[in-house]
Formats: sequence, structure tokens, C-alpha cells
Amino acid sequence: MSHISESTVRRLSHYYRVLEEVGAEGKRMISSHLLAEREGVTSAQVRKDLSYFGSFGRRGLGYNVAHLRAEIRTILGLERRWKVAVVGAGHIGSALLAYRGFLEQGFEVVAVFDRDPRRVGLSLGTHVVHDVAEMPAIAASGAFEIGVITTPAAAAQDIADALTAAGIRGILNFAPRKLFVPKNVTVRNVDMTLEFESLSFALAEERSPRKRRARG
Amino acid sequence: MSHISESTVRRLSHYYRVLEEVGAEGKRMISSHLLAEREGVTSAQVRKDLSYFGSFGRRGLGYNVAHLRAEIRTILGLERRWKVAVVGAGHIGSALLAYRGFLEQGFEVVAVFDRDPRRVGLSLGTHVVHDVAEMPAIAASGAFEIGVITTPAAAAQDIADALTAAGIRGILNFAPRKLFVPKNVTVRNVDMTLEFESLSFALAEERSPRKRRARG
DNA sequence: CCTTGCTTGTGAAAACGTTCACCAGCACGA
DNA sequence: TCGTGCTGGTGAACGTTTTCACAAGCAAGG
Repeated sequence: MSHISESTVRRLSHYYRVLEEVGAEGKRMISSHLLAEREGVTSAQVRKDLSYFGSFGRRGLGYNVAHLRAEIRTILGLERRWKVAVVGAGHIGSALLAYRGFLEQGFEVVAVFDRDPRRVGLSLGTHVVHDVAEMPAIAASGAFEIGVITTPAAAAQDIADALTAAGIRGILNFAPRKLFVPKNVTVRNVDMTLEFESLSFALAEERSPRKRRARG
Repeated sequence: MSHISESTVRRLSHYYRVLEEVGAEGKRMISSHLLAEREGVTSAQVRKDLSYFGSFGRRGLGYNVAHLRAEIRTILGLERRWKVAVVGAGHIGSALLAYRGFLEQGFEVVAVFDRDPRRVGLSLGTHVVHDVAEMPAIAASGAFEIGVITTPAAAAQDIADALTAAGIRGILNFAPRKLFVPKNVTVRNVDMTLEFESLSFALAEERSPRKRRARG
């Protein structure tokens, strides 16, 4: 087991949230069954996911809420603080900056960039928008580890290239476009257009389910 | 083959985008190999995905770009126009309203709601923010088919309950919380917190890969 | 100490998704 | 007309993820 599936990692994030809630409710212990129920998965799934990283529970008792939360926090790399740069100061970039939840989770925006001269120099929350031309130098200086791309789709690949060239190995891409990056760079996508279309498919299908095709 | 996997649907959306680009470049035909290359998957995957819905290509030639695009458009249910309501007029909701790309893809925002009396009545782009208390009646009148939840996490489930009670069967959830809905309702999630954490895991792992646990 | 009731951790099985490999079929040129 | 080169469609093989099912282990109570 040297490779953890992305599904497992995503579920760990979910478990983490549930544990926060459950902890706030004052519970000390939680069983895999209860944890699973609150997340809409099976208890075996919970135990299997956790088993990839160690044995955190006690038979007959369940999991200690605070302890398991701390373990998952470490597994997800949330113990340390990640420095983030946002490239693209449009609507999504601005919304992201305004969301204060990230800081609490260990993500700190340290720089904002945009290509548009009319935006450069503007204040966005506590940040001043820098010219994207300065980005490579700032990235190469080690000022941040994660680049968030909130530019239009057409610019996204160029930005990704610039980020990777500057040594950035983590990219969160909000642009609706596939990014090609070197193997040692990790990209995660947030694509609401995709989700809208997936929803459209599900709703359209429900009304007129496809028929089994005749054998050709 | 009565069930199409979500992965396949997502890839269809991606193919659709590539076809738009390729069409704009003036190409008439495209092979599964080329289409696959531009999307970062295998050609067998492309052919398999499409085969679930019919035979759209011609052996020796490939796929007609305009035709395949139209087929996928139909498959995804993008031929019709979907009416959308946004619940939560905060940063994300506002960013969403400002994004004009949705209309082009067949999604039209017809109403915006918020609970906060200070926001109700405000103009957001071409929309006036309504009180969320009016939402159930408007939803039940059939004014929209898709509800987008951009409220804080704590309110998300209540909104989802209200939407489903009013007959809405498609929900796009931006709140970082699992929504429980009846079986005939489809939920898709856009969760940037999750993606940040997944990225954090990948970056943390890269630096200190887990060791194979000793057998217990 | 021993029994009872509950829960974890995990091999094995099942389900699911992806890739392979090859036949069928088309255009083109000789 | 026939051969060549290329491409789609698809059953089968493969790999991965999820679920099942049960032994191992802990707490509590008598």
C-alpha cells in the first residue's frame, strides 16, 4: 500500500469535518458506524480508509474524537501553514480572498497577481494586486508553495507553465481547462461549469432515460 | 449498460470543450487519438465513453467535430435551457452571478435569495435579492429547476430540505458540507476547501512519504 | 476471573472502471 | 478493382476500489 487513492484523501477531509462537528458537540468517542452515517458512506469504508495510515481506534470503543482529528490533520498536512498565491484578481479570485475560512485551515494568501494594468495596484482586502510579470521572481524566491489560478481559461496554461518553471509544485486550478504540468507537480481542479453540466446530464437523463442500444 | 459512471459524464464535458476549441481552429474531423491527447486520457477511453451513447465516428476517418459536439451537447442536456436559482448572495454567489459564461452554456439565473435582511432588496448585476422565505413558493411554482447553494455550511442542509420539499431535483452545493437528500434528487458539490486539503496531502506526502506499516 | 456485547482491523470477494487487442470498415491511390 | 493505411467499436483482460464477513480485542458487570 504505497499509493493512497484520491477518493480516500477526499473522504479523510470529510471525516475531518465531521470530527470537528462531533467534537464541538462534546462527544469524546465515535464509532466507525456513526462517523460513516454522518458522512453518507459505509463503516467498512471508514475503517479501510483509516487503516491505510495506521490503527487509530480501539476495539469495542471506537475512535477518540480529538485524537483522530489530530491524526487526520497530520495526514492531510494541515499541521503546517501553506503559503498561497492567487493569480487572477477577478470575481472568483476576489471571492476567495474574502473567504476567511482558509486561514483557519492553514492556508494563507501571501500574494495576489493580475495581468490587467487596471487591476494592478488595487487593494483587495488586505492585499495589493501585483503585476503577474512579478510572479515568477516572487515564486522562485520561495514566498509561496501553492498557486491558485483564477484567470480566464485562455491564460491558465501559461500561468501554470510559469508557476512550475518557478518551482511551484502545487496548483489549484479554477479555470475550466485541463492543465498539463510536469509529473512532480500536483494539480487539483475546481470546475463549476463541469458540475453544472454533470447536473444537467443527471436531470436530463431522469426525464428521458437512454435506451439500451441495439447490438451493432 | 443502463448506468453511466460519473467519470464518463465529466469526461464528456471535457471532450465538449476540446471540440469547441478544435472547431474554432477550423478542423472538420478529429480522431479519438487526437481528442484523447488534448484531454490527457487514452484514445480507448474516449471511444469507450462515446460508445455508451452510440456510434458517432467513422472508421478510418474519425469524428466529425461539429456533429460530435452537437451529440454531446444533447447527451449532456445542454440543448435546453436550465433555469437556476442562487441561494446565498455572499461572495461566491455574487461571483457566480457575475460570470456570464453560464448563460452561453444554457444556464440562466432567474432568482437570487438570501436570509440576511441587509442583503434582501439589493441589486446584484441584473438581479434583485429576494428573501429566502419566498424561495419555497417560487420554487414550487416551477420557476427554476436547479438550486445553487452558496450559503454558509450551517444553513446548507436546511436550504436543501426546502428546495427538495418544493420539488427541486437538482442541487449544486458550494457549501463544505455533505447534503442528505431524497433519492430522486441529484446533488453535485463544488468544494474548494476539499481541493485545498487534497493538495496539501499531495504536497506533504511528497516531502515525507509514508512508510509501509509493520504488519500487525 | 469469566461472560457478554460491542467495535476495530483486515483478508477475501465482489463490483466497478480502465486498458488492451483486434475485427470491421472507410478513403485513397495504383 | 484491389491493396494499403488508418481509425472506430467492443469483448475480454486487467487493475483498482468498495464491500463483506469474521477473528481479535476491549470494557463492564457480576
